[in-house]
Amino acid sequence: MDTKEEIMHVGRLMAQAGGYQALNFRDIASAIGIKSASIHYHFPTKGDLGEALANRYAEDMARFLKELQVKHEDIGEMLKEYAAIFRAPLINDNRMCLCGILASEHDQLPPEVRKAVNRFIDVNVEWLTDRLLKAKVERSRVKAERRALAIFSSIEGAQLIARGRGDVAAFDHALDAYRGAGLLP
Amino acid sequence: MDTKEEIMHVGRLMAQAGGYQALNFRDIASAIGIKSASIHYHFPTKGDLGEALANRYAEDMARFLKELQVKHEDIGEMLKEYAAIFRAPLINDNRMCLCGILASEHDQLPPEVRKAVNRFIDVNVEWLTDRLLKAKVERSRVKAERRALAIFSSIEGAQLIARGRGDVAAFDHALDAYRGAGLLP
DNA sequence: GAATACCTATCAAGTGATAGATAGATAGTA
DNA sequence: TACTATCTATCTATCACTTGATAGGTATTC
Repeated sequence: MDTKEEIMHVGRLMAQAGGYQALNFRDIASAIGIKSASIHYHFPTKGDLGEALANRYAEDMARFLKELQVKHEDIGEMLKEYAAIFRAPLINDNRMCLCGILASEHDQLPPEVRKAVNRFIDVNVEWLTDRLLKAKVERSRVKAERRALAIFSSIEGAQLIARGRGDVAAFDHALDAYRGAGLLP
Repeated sequence: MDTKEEIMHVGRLMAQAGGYQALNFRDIASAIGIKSASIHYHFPTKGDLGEALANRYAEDMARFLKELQVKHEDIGEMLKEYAAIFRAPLINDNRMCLCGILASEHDQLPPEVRKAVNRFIDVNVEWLTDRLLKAKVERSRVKAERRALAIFSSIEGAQLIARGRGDVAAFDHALDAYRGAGLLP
């Protein structure tokens, strides 16, 4: 892995743990054994790094979701694996979805990072919308979009609160309740 | 309003906008026309201030919820007004529920603030649990608790994502979808 | 005269950013 | 082939700014 990739790898983990504010050049540098000034060679400003991280995160998600939709016939199974993506960071040192934690820092983000966060939300909502339509859980596009946004929001919320409690079970119980109520197919 | 109350008032608004990290003595001080050092007289450390804010927030919520449950017969109406509490900060300069935004900063919080955040979550979940049981939406306490946590999480999530988009309508649509699906009675 | 509530002045730590140097690789040219 | 120029990737050193905190002074009030 070259330096730029290492910076992004460590940077993502840091941001998932502490948000944009906790992302700092010195810690990243020391984690990979270079000096903080060297990071500016790869990412001139912190905003550039944040933007790259959020964009990469959205791209990775898009790629993963494409795989997911060919892997499962049943939408219920598909969304179980979808939810598992958001469960993973919690058990990995109580981290969060990068874009969830960045969304909470909305006001402090440089515009380009904010845009990338919205791109991530769009990737998810659009994918969910298409799945709901395809599985005929919803018939109108507008309704499917709103349902998709609700599903995404509820999962992010479950993650946020489970993290606040430091208790993954809270995430699982919330997801069960979403399914039980019929919010999630 | 005395100075201590002013500090807490301004401090809460600041924290709701930018989180614990954005809470800073100098900005609070200049907003109310004193010097930052003077805040230490009322709150020796930043942790003390954060703790006081989160505790006060939980107390206010508890008081409000007590009023809410006597005001409404129908649980559906009651929870509509409940949801409106979380809508309010969004239209007030795209702010968040104090404890939602603090939860996202979990790792950076002093332990006493973290505890206060959990107290707020408990206040909400316990109240929702009792409402669900009383309205016989759920019969077992365990199920009611899980449903309550799910409702709370989903509302916090709707707020987080709506804020990320800077779009209150996203909150409204998510809440409509929660109701439509039957997650919210 | 003690307690209250503020002030001035200052510190130490952390952080993003920049300037300028350097070692090594690469490519163009005589 | 040998020389030279440029590029890449890093370093050292340093700056400017923000921020929480503290020491010690000063009115005002009880």
